[in-house]
Amino acid sequence: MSKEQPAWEKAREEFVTQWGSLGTQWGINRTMAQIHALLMTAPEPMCTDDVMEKLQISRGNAHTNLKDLVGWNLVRIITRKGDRKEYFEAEKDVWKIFVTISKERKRREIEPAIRLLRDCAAQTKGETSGPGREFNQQMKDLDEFLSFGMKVADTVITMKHASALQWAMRLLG
Amino acid sequence: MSKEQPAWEKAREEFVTQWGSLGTQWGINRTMAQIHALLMTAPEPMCTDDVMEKLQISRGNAHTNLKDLVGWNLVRIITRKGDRKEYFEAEKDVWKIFVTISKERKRREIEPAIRLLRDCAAQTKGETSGPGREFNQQMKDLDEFLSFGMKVADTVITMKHASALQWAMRLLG
DNA sequence: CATTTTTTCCTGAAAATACAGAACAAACAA
DNA sequence: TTGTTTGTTCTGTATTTTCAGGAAAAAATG
Repeated sequence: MSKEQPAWEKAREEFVTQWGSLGTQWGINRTMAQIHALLMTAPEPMCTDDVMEKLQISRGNAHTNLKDLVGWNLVRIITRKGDRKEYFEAEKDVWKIFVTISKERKRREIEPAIRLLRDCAAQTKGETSGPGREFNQQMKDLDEFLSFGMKVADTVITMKHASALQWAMRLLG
Repeated sequence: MSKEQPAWEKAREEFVTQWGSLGTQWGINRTMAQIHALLMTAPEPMCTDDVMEKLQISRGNAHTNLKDLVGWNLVRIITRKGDRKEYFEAEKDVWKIFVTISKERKRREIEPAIRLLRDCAAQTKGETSGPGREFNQQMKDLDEFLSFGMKVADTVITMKHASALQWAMRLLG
């Protein structure tokens, strides 16, 4: 492939490919995870062609996943004066990455679950005994737990990194 | 299909199918999520044939996913005297479910990521300036964040539910 | 306007995953 | 032993997801 690579690029390539594999294990598409890893470790914003070349993927694939990452707020678009291309830059601050991912997962994964639980609880509000009552209680328990957890999460992710750190230290100490 | 259904079974069926769909969104196989939902709302432990019939799935599929759930420690096997069948019962306590899932995800998803980050950091330990240095720092930042987060998580998941609740209330209040 | 560059969408192929159904194995009964 | 019940694994098929490559659209330039 490419000759004359700086030493750190070797490690970077391992990071990118391996992060991609890990991604698939947590339900994220491999290419998206790889692009994210690539951008997180990019000294400069990269354009679509850069990404295509580095990962050896098609334009369509690169484009879709870049835009998906933008949709996740993990990547932003940079435009340069006198250059019509779009460049992409990933958030590198770990705390901000954490907050962004938490918010998105809450919105996409937890809130629909809570809606379902509430719906099922409402449908069985009348049950006063037996299995129906237990079902209703189980729905309410799950709802309460998730809702409370979300409140806690909201509190944490609206904190500044330093405050969160301080708070966590107190828990550990 | 089945005639004469208790009212709550209607809600239960919605819960099971919808929980299955949600499952696929967070990277869990639909059948596994459905079986989990079914068992979480089962008044009695169920055997493989019960699950097959309720979900209209094959024996192989039911069996594999039941055993996977057992592997996740979310479901346990019950045997009854004078009955060779295995029955399956899901943990219903939300706090215990949370603790179990957290432990497994930590082991399967976070720890491999930390190993990768440390490896990549070690490979670039020598970099003292420029992009190499930044890459090394990024790996260390991510490692530090995840490792610290895991410590916090460990502390929380080894707490009793009541203690965790009290602690969370203090954060919110 | 036409031309070029860049972005977006679409189609079909390939790969990965999930699944049914059957084959197989083990445990027990008669 | 043989048959029966339950549990496990395997094989092929169907579904879903991912992706390349090209067409189409949009935007910028002259």
